Formats: sequence, C-alpha cells, structure tokens
Amino acid sequence: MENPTSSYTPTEIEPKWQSQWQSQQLDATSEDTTKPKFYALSMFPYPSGNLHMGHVRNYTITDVIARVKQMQGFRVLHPMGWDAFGLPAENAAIDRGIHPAQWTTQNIAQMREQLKRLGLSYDWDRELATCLPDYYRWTQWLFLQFYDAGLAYRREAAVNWDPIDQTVLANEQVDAEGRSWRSGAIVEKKLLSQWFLKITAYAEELLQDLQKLKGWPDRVRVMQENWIGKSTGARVVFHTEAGQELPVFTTRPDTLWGATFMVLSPEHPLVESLTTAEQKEAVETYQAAAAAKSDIDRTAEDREKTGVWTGSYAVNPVNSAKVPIWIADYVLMGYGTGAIMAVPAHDQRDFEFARKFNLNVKVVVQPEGEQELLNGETMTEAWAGEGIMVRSGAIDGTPAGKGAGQSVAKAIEFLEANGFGEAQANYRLRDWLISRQRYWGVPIPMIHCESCGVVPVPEADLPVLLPDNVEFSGRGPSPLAKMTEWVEVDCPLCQGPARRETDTMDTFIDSSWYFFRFADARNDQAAVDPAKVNQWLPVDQYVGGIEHAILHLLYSRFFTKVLRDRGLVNCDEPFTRLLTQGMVQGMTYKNPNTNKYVPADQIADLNNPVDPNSGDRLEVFYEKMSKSKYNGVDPQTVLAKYGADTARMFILFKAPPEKDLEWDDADVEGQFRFLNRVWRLVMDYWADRPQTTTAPALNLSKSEKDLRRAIHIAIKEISEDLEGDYQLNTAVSELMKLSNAISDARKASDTMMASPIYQEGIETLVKLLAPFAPHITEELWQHLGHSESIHLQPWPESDPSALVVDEITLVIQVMGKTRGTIQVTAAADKATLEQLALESEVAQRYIAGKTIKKTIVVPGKLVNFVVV
RNA sequence: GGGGGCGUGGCGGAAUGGUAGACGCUGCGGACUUAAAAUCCGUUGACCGUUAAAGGUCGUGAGGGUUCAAGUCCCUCCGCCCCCACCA
Repeated sequence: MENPTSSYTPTEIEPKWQSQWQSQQLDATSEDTTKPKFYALSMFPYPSGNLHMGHVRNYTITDVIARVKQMQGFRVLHPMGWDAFGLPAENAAIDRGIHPAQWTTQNIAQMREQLKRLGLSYDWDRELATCLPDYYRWTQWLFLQFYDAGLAYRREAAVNWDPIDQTVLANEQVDAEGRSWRSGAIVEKKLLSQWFLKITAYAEELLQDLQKLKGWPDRVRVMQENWIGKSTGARVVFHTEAGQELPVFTTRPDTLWGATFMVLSPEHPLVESLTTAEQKEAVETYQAAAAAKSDIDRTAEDREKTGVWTGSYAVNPVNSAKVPIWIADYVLMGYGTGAIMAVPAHDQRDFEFARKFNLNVKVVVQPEGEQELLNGETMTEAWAGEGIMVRSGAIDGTPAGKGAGQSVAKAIEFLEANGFGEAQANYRLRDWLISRQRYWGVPIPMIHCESCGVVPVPEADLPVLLPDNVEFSGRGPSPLAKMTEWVEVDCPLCQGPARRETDTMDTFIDSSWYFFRFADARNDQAAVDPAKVNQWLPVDQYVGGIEHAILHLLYSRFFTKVLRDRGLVNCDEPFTRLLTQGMVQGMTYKNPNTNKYVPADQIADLNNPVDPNSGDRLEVFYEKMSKSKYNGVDPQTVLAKYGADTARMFILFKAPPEKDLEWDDADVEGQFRFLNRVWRLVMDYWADRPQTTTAPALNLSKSEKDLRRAIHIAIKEISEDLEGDYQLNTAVSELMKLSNAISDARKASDTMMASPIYQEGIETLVKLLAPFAPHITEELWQHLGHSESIHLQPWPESDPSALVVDEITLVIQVMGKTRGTIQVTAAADKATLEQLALESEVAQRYIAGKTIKKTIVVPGKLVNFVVV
C-alpha cells in the first residue's frame, strides 16, 4: 500500500516557516506588561563571517529557554547583536585592502542569514552592532559619564612596541616567543600615556556581590573571586636612612621583627634616589635587563632569584634594625606598594633570595612540639606554619595565626598604637587599561588642548565619528593618528588649537553595556530610557562560553554598578543566572610522530587510521573544533543535510549544556530518525484518525490509563528539567520516552487511535517538542488542524490525578540486598506492605531459617528485612 | 604553590541515600525486500550456571568508614581537566 502521508523534508518546511514567522512578526517582543518578564540572552558574537558549532550550541540553548518561557506565559526579550569592533577587521584591511567597515558589514549580513536558518526566536527589530554610530555614540557618552564620576583617568603604562613596524601591538599580535606577528621583531615595552577605568574603586563590592549570584556556576564565582584577589594584612611604613617614607604591604605583619632586608621592584620610583654612587651601574644594568624581559620570561616557573643591592638601608620601625634595600624583579610594581619587607625565615621567596645573596635569616616563629628548633643559619626552607612568636618584642609569646588574639591581630594593634602602620586590604585587581592604538574601535571622546589640558568632547558633539578614508599599512602610528584633518580640532573650552585623542577603546567596553541597550535599542535620544531598562533588566538567563568567566562578566558587573550609581539603572547585578556551555569537540586525527593533524577525508580507513604520507598509525581523540586541526564540522553542511531541527536536537541531547560535546555523525543520524518517527506518528494518526472521536470515557481502559500517565509524567519531568538548571539532555530523553509510549500504546490496542487520550498524547508530544524543534512541530501542528502557531500555545500542565497508580512495584530487600519485587496495591499501608512482603516467595526463600531482627518499610518503595 | 571540578557499560550519558546503567549511539540476531536503503522486532555490564531455563556472584578510579540500605554522605589515596600564580 502506498504511504498515505508525506515524508519529512526539513529543507522544505524549515525555510517556509522561517519566512512565515518573519512576516507574522511571531518573534516580536511582547509589550504586555501584565505578564511577568523574562530576558534570555546569548553572548553576542564577533562577526567573523562564519557561524561555527560553538555558536549553534550557545544560541540553541538560549532559544529553547526563550521559547519555553514564551509558552509558559512570560513576555520574553530574546535579542541578538554584533560585537563588531576589533582587530580581525583591521587585519583584513591590512592584508586584503578591504575597509574594516565593509568587511564587518558583509560578515554581519552573512552570519545573520546563517542564524536565521537555525530558527532562533530573535526579535530582529532590536538588532545592534557596536561599530555603528547609533551605538558607539552612547559608548562614548558612557565614557564621559565615567570621566565625570572620576572613574576614567590617564597615566603612563607599558605597551607592546614593534621596533620595525614602529607600531603598537595588541597582546594577540605577540606570539609565544615574544615576536611581532607581522615583522617578527622581538617586541619591546614602551611607556605611553593611556586611559584607565577605575574598576578598583568597586573591587570590594564586586567581590561581596558575588554572594548574590546564586544562579551562577560556582567555578565562575571562584574565578572572579581569585581574580579580584583580596588579601588582608597591614601597611607598614619603613623609613630610609635619609628619612624618606617607604611603605610596604604585608599579610604577615606579625613577622615584622624578622624582616632583615627590603626589596623594591626595579621600577619603583625611589630606586634612583636610593642608589648609591658605587651601586649605580649595577642597579641601572639590572633595571634595563628587567625592562627588556618579556612577560613570559618574568613569570617563568622556578626562576632563580636575581637582584641587586641599592647601597642604601632602611630602618625597621619596630626594632630600629638597619636593613639593606635591594631591588629584584620578583617584586612587582603593580601590586601593593611595589616594595616589600623581606622575612626570609617565614617566606619561601624571601628565603631563596636571602640564601642566594647571603642575607641574614632571623627566626621569629618557633614551631612547637616535636619539631626541631628552627635556626636561621641552618634551615633549608622557610617556615610558614604554626608556632609561637619569638624575638618579637611586644608580641613575643603570642601564638602565630590570623585568629582573634593571635599574632597578626596583636601586631596590627601594636602598629596602630605606635603609628607605624595600620590594617589594610589589598586587591590583585588592577585598573582597566582601555586605550588601544588602533583604528577599528570607539574613538575616545577627548581632546588635548595645549592651554586647557584634557577636555571632554561636549555631549552635543557626539558621536566622534571614525573617519572613513583611512590608510591601512600595519606600519607606523595608528591610522587615526595619521589623519591630520581629523586630529586637529578647536578646543571646546578656549577655541584654541587642539588635538583629538587618537586612541580607541578596548572592545570589552562595547560588550559591557549592550545588554542594557537591547531593552531600548532604537533610542536616539539617550543610551537607554531608564524606565525601559528597568522593565527588562537584569538579564534572567545569560548563556555563553566559559572563556568569558572573568573579563567580560566582571567588566559588565562593573559597568552595571557605575550606571546604577549614576542613576541610570536600578539593578546591582546584570545577570541573574549564568549558564556556561561546554565547547563542541570534533574527532581529531593526529600523527604522534610528526605532531601533525590529518584531515579525516585523507584517511582511507577510519577504523584503522593511518597517515597517508608516512603510514604511521594516527591518534584519535576529541578536541575543540578548529581549522588547524581539521576537526571542524560546518553548520551549513549539517543544516543542508538534516535541517536545523535535527542539529538542535542533537546538540541538546548529546551532552548536558555545561559539559563538552563530542560531535558524532551517527548520533546526528539518530536524532534525524527520532524526528522522522515523530513525524510518522503524528501523520499516521492524522491520516487514520477516526472521523468521530469517541466521547471521553468515564472509565479509562488500562492502556489508556497507562498512556495518560506517560503523558503527564513527560509534562512533569520536562517542565522540571526546564526549571533553573536546564537539564536539556534529559528533557530530550523524556520526549523520546513519550514518543515511545504513544507508539507502544498504538501497537497494543487497535482502538487506541480513536481514544481522546491518544489525541492528547499526540498533541502534547508536539507541544512539548516545540521549543526544541520549532519547525517540524509547527508543520505537524498545522497538519493537526490548527491555524494558530504552536509557539503561541500554552505550555501543557501536568495533572497530578493522572500520575496516580493503582499498583506499585515493591522492592523486597534482605539485609539491604534487593532480592526481588512484588506488585502491590498503591493504597496499602505500612503494616500491609510488611505483611505482603513477608509472605512473598522471595522473602521466604531468603529469610528461611533465620530470625527477623528488624524490618524497614519505605511506603511506595521497598521493604527491607534485617535478619540474623 | 593556591583554588575549583571530574572519575559510572564498547561510546555519549541517566539515577530527591532506596531495583545502578534511563534515553540514545554502536554491535549482534531476526522480519520485510529479488537485493539494498529505509522501517519494524529482539538483544547488548562482567563472570558463574544450565540443552534451555530458573538462578547466583561481582560491579560506579582505589582503600577505609557511617547507615537497615552508599554512585550519592564522611576520611585517606590515585588519575585526569580547568582557572590563578615570584601577589608579599
């Protein structure tokens, strides 16, 4: 017999529905404020031009969440935009002579089409691109807000300098050996005056408020905590013999009596004045060597300590001891005061330094118990453990430790009482250097006037537009600095000759506020209307890669707090819940002898992979997809072959969202088969459905009851999987179970298809599947005789009465081991359960000849006999 | 060095302290077909056992512990992954 129903052709139905939804404005953001709001956001992409599987995974996860919330009666904001400034566009300009704006615009157009092919429920009316003046105008305006608040300032800082091309390089343009990506020259450090945002002013709040982020993965919170890096201790002021103050920060002020020398960073401003004539040459040589060292050299593991004496001494405030002042690159100018008191007996780094340069080691913490007494002359490593303070004047005899009444607290008390210092906290977090000596970014809206100094561009003059007709060579100063007619302006204050700031902003600035702009994306009067922002923010669910765990998320939190303090938004934190999805990995073939990757299509037999060139056996493993490893899978290929719904289902089912996902073609096939089964199940029902449906029976048959139960279990389980933690993989497996249950019910009974329960099953399955596979479900929904979109249907509710069972399976255990099961009526009470269990054949077999000592009855679950 | 996470069949992965391995992939056997594809049915942790069953033993990285009962809770150890790191 001919198949009465058409077959499932995703490549036809998917584009059809995509264009219908678009013309119906199905995905327009609802303005119905009687509904609760839900803001679902994926981290917006850099428009590289090609969508990769990582994007597909990210956006699919967020789309399912947005669609479910929509069906559950929320008004949902689900926007998309482009993080469109950045280096690759400028590289394209240098390499291929195409203007960054043109390159970016083309890429956006291409990626937008690819995204649309995935069936994502974006409100495209709110699309934004950070490189467009109607967006970056407000980025500039926000910068001026920071400036006005005293949170933007200028100071000198080191940049990567290419001495051949005479240009500044981004960190990404410096390779692992410290060479320029273009010229190959060894990159130098060069000081330039640059703009900073004062994120350190918010360090404590950024740290404290991590506790509010209950919907964030622990590890992201911990990473941010470590990044902020708070440590508590004291500031202690030493004096040089010449009388200059030389403050240090220490977490162990209690060991101050053991400080036998001091170390300054080579860049410390006092080094020059402290250096004696005899030491001048050695010190300057050392400083020059330190300056030339790359970051990689400076942070290399297990480096031997180096350093040089300045020739000067300082005085230890607590015991007036004369301590030599050294410089060494293990002390960093950017942390604390750039100077330390060295306590070699109790700090391993100081110990190594002291041993190398024969400096005095003085023990001030003596461990108790069986420990041998420590001796500064003979000890082989620093003692950082517990003990009793010795040779420590005022705190002698105090137990070492940070607790109340212990050495650290006592020492701080003593310092404060004598004016030697005070308790202090220090943060590892540094202010954010935002200046980039590049073209393709937001121009910093500042003007340098010879007589007025640094003057902000008046708000009325925003945006400061990027000039168009720029030349890109990759050499010399940034393209903007070469644009004389753009650079030279009148000072807004004195009208005298002035120059524009030619640096642009770090692109992380653009992405630190885009989630606000989506709430009011078309506003040309303000960055955002506070009323609109407060209606949508904070983002309820943010989804993106773990690689943004620190910088992007921390900067966004910082911006939110500053905008709150400027009265622009109400929320303290921008992202209530955060999901960091795992990466997508591809099957990788690598020759272990040559360390070269081999494309799969060059391998003759994938079951026995050998290198076509050498014949070496290849290693096979999963690794993050990348071009250089030939292990990528192009979304376009998958869409063309199976359609978006299959790709979405596969990605959702294959692994939990936060775990890495191994791409496997066989599993993709499996998902395609599942959608085909659903298609046939629904279409067969529609073709063979009885023309007169039987009235709802008062007494359901057993198979009807079982099916109804399966339906409502599926609703319950899937709804739970979609709450909070988004266990999308198990949600998909529940959909499969329901599909299987419907299929089984049909096979079990000829009359089942006429039952209203069967119809309920079919329609529920389609509705529950809709957020996951939006196209096939829309098509099937229409075939089922509905005219309104399935995506506007209410989410099914689980009926508790349907879950009730007449009989349960009772597990019989003896001594905690499962020995069998019996069927019992669900209504049975504890005593009855015990009785039935005891009488059961299994129980009798294992209890025979023994005495029951104790019986545990867990109603609805099991009976366990403890016997002797 | 500091911090966080993970370890379950051939594979991806399920399991509010209560029948470990749901769901899927793969493999194997079968039906349909001239044949293949597709589809459908059965089976798929290891070992012992039997003609076949029935049945039994073991099993969640290793070892201890708590409990009537442990993948799950506690302790020790091993292995892998990630973040930070000469941060005073």
